Amino acid sequence: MHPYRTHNCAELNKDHVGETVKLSGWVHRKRDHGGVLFIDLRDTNGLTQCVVDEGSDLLAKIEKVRPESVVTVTGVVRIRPGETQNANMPTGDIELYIDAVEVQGASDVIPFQVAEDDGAGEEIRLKYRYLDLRREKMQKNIRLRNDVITSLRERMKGQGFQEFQTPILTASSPEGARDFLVPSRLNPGKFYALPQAPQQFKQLLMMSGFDKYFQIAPCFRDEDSRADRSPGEFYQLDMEMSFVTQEDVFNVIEPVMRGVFEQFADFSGENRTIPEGKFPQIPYLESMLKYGSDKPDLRNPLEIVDVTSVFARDDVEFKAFKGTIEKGGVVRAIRAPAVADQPRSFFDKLNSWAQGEGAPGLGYVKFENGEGAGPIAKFIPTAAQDELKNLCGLEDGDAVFFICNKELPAAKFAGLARNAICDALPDGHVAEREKGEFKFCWIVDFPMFEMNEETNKIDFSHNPFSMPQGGMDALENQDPLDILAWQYDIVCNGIELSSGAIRNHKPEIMERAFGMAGYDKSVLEDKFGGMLTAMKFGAPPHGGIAPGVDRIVMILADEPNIREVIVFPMNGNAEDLMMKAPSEASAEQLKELNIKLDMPKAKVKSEAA
RNA sequence: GCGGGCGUAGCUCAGCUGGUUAGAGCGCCGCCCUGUCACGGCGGAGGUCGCGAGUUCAAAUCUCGUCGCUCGCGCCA
Repeated sequence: MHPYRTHNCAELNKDHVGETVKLSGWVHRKRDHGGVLFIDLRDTNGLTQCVVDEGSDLLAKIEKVRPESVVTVTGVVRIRPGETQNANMPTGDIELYIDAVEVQGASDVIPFQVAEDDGAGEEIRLKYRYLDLRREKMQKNIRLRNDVITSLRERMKGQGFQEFQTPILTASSPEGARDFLVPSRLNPGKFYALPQAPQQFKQLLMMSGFDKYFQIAPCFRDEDSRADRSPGEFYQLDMEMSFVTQEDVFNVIEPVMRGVFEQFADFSGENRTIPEGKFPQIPYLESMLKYGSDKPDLRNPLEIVDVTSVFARDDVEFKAFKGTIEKGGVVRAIRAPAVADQPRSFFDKLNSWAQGEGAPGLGYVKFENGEGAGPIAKFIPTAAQDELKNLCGLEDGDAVFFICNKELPAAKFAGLARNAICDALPDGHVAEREKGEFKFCWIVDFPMFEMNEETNKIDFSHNPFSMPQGGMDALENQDPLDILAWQYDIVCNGIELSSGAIRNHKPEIMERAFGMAGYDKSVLEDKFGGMLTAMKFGAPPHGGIAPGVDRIVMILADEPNIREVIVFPMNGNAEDLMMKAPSEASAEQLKELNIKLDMPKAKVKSEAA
């Protein structure tokens, strides 16, 4: 017989009754009745109840084994007595009567419970991550991650893509984030950068003639964390393809995303769906206007409308808005259907929410019996109210909220208000955020350049390697701020999964674009010389995208925090307290690397923990 | 870097406007229990109330500082 097991903890059933078997696993729960003792033995597959009673001299020994110890038990499978079978357990018809037990790894008293969710906080869960990972929920989440990655790979390979690994020790890439640097021992004073993305490598692969590339690629960015952004490192489904238009990239990625989301749609317990048909494509400017964001949550049915013209009318005397309009500001409106009968507190709460966000308030008009009502209705005469109704599609019983500011802050704040209003609606309301849906969209037509407010100069608004729409002709003949790029984002339920682009594969257009953004040719040569040279030896038109794997898994698992789907995540300060990373380097290591530390005195963290 | 929230037993938390032996549930330890499956019953141990200073006759409670965790802003296209 095998030294550890003949079966796993999920596979024994009535068919095995009478067989002598061996199981290994963790002591999940112990139920000690004095004369009879039950152990639920757990491995990654499931649970099996094991029993010992007074008829055995093992009883005293097993009583002393603490939960989470690893044991090997040998015994005969027997049917559970009639009433005691457990229909909730896959192995609930049978039990193993223990004839022999070996403790493979005893457990100390555990710092938090594994067999149940005792609400233990993140700090302690991460410190003892291996215990946390034994818990059912984490086992499921991490297995989901495996399944999603497998699914993504198969779907990409099914479309003819090949997976290649690109370097981890490399040079700075143009993603715009802070780099992680690694000192080079063989090249004193020089540093590698960890890739923020395999951007240049995948483009070089296209220039190398490999048509369709993908990779589950680790990416490194030294930026602060968020709930949906793990510090330091994350994974992308990085892909690139040659001889393609933007539409071709969409046609590859949409079935991958739809496929993987449909495959795991019921993971969280509710059966979620994706609307039929192609993902909607929303131009960037339209998205900023209608949703106040370039990553709109389309489950929220509320939309934003520009109503500057109403408040600019001579017969409207709302001075607070008029002053802002005269300075070039805009007024944005959000129609909230069927809320006129909401209590005063509904509007007051939204108003104080707005004030909490730093706005003067959230003005509104509600329409009942054909008449406008509310604090600012009196400033808007009937004719102007009619224009407002037309613009916003207002009906009796609706209310409309107003945001007035300069264009960009007005758009962004309207976007926040759009969500705040939706969330404030009572359950079951017609405009409630849809549940059980994955609503995807593409945001397209990003501007190529933007005005840097601080320097008042033109800068790239996104990836400088994107192809401008209209190519060289556009760069030469259009107002730079009007030039659009073949640049796109994919968004699901208000979460940005990825950006992508059709790349600029023509060196002369690249030089021109960088020149317009104020970069001298020498900068381009210096930072991206390798790729620029490669472009001069026959570069195919190409483009790609790189959806975030962690975020996909997070949405599918319905977790609010990305650390719940990462095996060994760092904490918010980019520390791994279990591995004690980062840690100080020894004097020998530093000397070998020709590095001397120059620490700011006040900021040295004390070693006492 | 900035702002909000939190910090009390191994874990999760209660402790109102300051008041004398700081509580609960789970866990842990001991005893009892032959059919449980979140087993049950009885008993027990366990706390410099994050740390430091201040106010006060008196501080878990109020004030200031500091450290840690977390969420958000900046940043990350």
